[in-house]
Amino acid sequence: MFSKRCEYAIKIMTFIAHQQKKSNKKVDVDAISKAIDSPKAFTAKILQDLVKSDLLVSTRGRFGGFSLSAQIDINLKQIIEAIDGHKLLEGCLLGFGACSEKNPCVVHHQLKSAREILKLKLRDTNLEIIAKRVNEKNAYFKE
Amino acid sequence: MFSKRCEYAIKIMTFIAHQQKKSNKKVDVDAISKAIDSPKAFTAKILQDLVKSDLLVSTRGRFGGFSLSAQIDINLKQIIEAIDGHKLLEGCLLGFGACSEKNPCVVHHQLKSAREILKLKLRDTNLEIIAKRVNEKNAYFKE
DNA sequence: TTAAAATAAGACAAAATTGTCCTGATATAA
DNA sequence: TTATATCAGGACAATTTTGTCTTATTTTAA
Ligand code: FES
Ligand code: FES
Repeated sequence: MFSKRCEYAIKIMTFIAHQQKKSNKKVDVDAISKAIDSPKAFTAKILQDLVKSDLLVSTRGRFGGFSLSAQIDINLKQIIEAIDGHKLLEGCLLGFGACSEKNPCVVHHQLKSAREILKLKLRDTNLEIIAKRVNEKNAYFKE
Repeated sequence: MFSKRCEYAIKIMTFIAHQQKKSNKKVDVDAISKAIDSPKAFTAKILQDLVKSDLLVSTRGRFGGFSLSAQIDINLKQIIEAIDGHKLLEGCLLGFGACSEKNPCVVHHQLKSAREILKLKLRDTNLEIIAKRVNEKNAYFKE
């Protein structure tokens, strides 16, 4: 469903949200990649993308790190689109140039509503909700 | 969402269903790859997988080709699982070894219902439904 | 001022996915 | 029997995605 980069991005964002709720300190790459069990250098690349998309703010130098740009009020849809673009949620599921009512692919009408619901769920899930689940030990960053 | 192979597989199956509804003749790779606009040799590979999964029956030699194994009563979920396996519909969305209630990833509870609905839609959509749409010029194999 | 701790960025490498080509096997019609 | 049209399958190639390494830059504390 999601690319590996997108999977990591979601974990990154939720982990930072969770950390900031506890201490409000910046979080560095090393702590992130350990917490979510991801390759460090690759994680750093994804962090750069999240900064470019304005979902994160980075601070260089000693005691630097990453923090949320809009404290907690960022949803999963924003994260997914920042990393994987609009293909998953707006593009044609069978690879047509564009998803359209005028030239629908063979699954268009059948899967339209399911994708709408997925989109709604993604939009309705912000970092606050997930950070809460993590605090309640009802969701985890790694196995 | 789906792999390229899976995208082609869906088009392949729906095209064969559509052709058989019209003429009940076997369909060959060349006709398929032209109709769905896919690379011929790659399409042949996917056809072999669909035969191995018992969704299609192949006939070698002159006037050979492919036909549905269970006339029309094959659904999208079967096709997707034949090609992409159980990862998309049953695996963890964030790459954990398994999707589980006991060790849920950070999106597990949030996206569970959306995925259930997707699964239902896929199971409820069989080739008959799509072939009908195609006949009514309400769905297409290529742009 | 210097050392240390952090991000930024580009080049490179490995792995997975997608796609091609060639040869062999099989069935049918003439 | 032979030519032809078809699927089967393996080796290979190209592309994309994932992941690594190295060096530069920035910031702060001592
Ligand atoms: S999903 Fe294919 S055209 Fe809309
Ligand atoms: S989707 Fe990740 S554990 Fe269920």
